[in-house]
Amino acid sequence: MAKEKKLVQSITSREVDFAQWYTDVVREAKLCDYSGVKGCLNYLPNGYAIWEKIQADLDRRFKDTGVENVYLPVLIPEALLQKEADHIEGFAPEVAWVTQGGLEPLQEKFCIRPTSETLFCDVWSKTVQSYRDLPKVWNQWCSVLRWEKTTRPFLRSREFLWQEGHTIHATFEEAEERTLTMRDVYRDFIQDDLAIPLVCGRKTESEKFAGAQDTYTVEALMHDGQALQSATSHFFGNAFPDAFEIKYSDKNNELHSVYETSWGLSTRIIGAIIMVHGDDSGLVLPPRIAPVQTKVIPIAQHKEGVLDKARELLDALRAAGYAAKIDDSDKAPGWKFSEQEIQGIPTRIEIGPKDIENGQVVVVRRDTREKISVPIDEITTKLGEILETMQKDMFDRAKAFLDAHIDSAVTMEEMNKKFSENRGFIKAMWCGEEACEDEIKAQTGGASSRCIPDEEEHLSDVCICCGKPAKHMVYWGRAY
RNA sequence: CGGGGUGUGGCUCAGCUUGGCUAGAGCGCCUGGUUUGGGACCAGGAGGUCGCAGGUUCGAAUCCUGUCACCCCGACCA
Repeated sequence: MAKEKKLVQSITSREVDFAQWYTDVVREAKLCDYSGVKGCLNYLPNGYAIWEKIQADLDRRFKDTGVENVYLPVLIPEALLQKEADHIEGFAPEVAWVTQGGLEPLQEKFCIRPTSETLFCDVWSKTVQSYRDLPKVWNQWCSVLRWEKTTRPFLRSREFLWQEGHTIHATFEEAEERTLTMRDVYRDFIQDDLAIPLVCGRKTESEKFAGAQDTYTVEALMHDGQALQSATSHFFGNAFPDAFEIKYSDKNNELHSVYETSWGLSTRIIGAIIMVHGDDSGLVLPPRIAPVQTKVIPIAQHKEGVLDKARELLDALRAAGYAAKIDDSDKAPGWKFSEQEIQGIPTRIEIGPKDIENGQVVVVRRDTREKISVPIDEITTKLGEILETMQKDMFDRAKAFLDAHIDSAVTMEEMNKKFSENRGFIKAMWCGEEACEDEIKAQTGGASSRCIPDEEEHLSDVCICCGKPAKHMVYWGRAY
C-alpha cells in the first residue's frame, strides 16, 4: 500500500490539479518533452507511435472516400499568402517569416506554412482547366507553424503535426457533401477508434476558420469539463478559388468557379485521448489505437523456465497478430506494472512459476485493473475478446460522462448557475448575434459557442442573452 | 500582450539574505552481490565552465548591470 502511494506521488491527482496532472502524464508516459524552442516539442517514441497509429487508421479511412496524398512546400511566398483577404487577416498575427537565405537578406520573405490553402490553390490555378480535371481530393500529412503566445504539450504548440485535406469541386452541392463526409470520417474515427464520444455541428460566424463560409466541428469533452475542438471540416465556397483564378470550362465551354473545402486533424487529438481516458495512474489508451496492446511481464524471471515460457507466449501473441512486447529487464515486477500502467498499455500478461504450474496466465486490464486468469492455450483468442470489451467499456464510460455533463438553460441565471455547478456543455437558444456570444462569454467567465448541432432542439422562443427571437440552439462550453 | 516564477551533474532541488576552505543532497546512471506476484536492498563508483556577457572585489553560484531562455496564470488561437 505504501508503495502504491509512492506511485501516485509522481503523478498529481486529477482532482487536485487537472492541468498539472496532464503535464505529469505527458512526462511520465514519455510521450514528448520540451525542446530548446518554446512551443516546439520533441515527440518521443511513445508519443510518436500513437500518432503513427492515428495516421495509419485515418489515412485508410480517407482513401476509402477517394482521397489522394500529396506534399507541398513548407515555405509560402508572402504575395501568395496575401491573395485571400480574410485568410491573411486571420493568420497574420501568428505567422513566422523567413527573411534571410544563407548570408543574404531575401528580396521577398517567405512564411513558414501555418496552413496550406494558398499553396493548394496555387497548384490548381495552374493545372485545372476542364470539368474533366475535377474534382481534386487531396491531403497532406505535414507539420505547420503558428507563433502561439502560450503553449501546452499537444494541446497548443507552435509547431504541430497534422493532416490537411483540400478539395475543389465543380458544384456547390458536391463540395458541401465532401465537407460533411470528412466531418463524418472524423466523427467515426474518433468515436470508434479513440473511444471518444462527440458533439457534432457547425460553428457560428465568430468561431469559423479564417476565410471559410461554414466550419463543421466535432467537439469532445475532457474530464475537467472543458471542451476540445477535435477536428474541423470547412466549406469555402468560391472565395479562395476566385482569388486564385481557378476556373474550369464545362461541357458547353462556359467558364465556372470551383467550390473548395479543407479539413484537418492534428496531434492535439493526443491531448484529447489523455484527458478523456487517463486516470491517476497515468495514460489509458483505447486498444484500437494503442501502439502496444499487451505487455508480457515475467514474474521471478530468474527461475528456471520462466523467461523461456514468457518468450514463447510473446511469440504466440505476435504470430496471432497482436502488438505485444515483453519486459524482461531486471527491474522488480512492481516497477514493470507501474510502467505499463503509466504508459497506458491496455493489458499486461503476468506469467510466473505458479502460472506455469497451473497452465495459465493472468491478464490485467489497464482501465479497471481487473485480473483475469486465462488458460495459456486460450490466450490468443481470449485476449482479443478482452481488448474489444475494453474498447467498448471505455467508450461507454466516456459517453456516460459526456451525457452527464450536457445540460440546458433558458435564462442567463440558470446558465451561470449550471456552468458553475456542473462543468460541461450547456444547450441554449441564441439570436445569431456575435454581441450575445461576447456577452455570454463575459458573464459565464469564458464559455464560448462550441457548435450548432445537426439536430437542434427547441428550448425556448428567444435568445438566452438578449431576449430577441432565437435562430439556433447552440452548445456552449469552456474550451481548450 | 499583461502578471508571476525559475535558470546550479541526466532529473528535482538546497546553498544566495550576510561574498571566503575542495559547491552539496535525493532520485537516476555504472560495477559487484543479495533479491523478484505492486515502483527491492547493500557496497563501491562516474558525472558540475553554477544560463550567457560585462562589472565590483584580494576573492563571486552568492552583490550590481545587461542579456537570453524556459515554466505557470490570464487575454487570443487547432
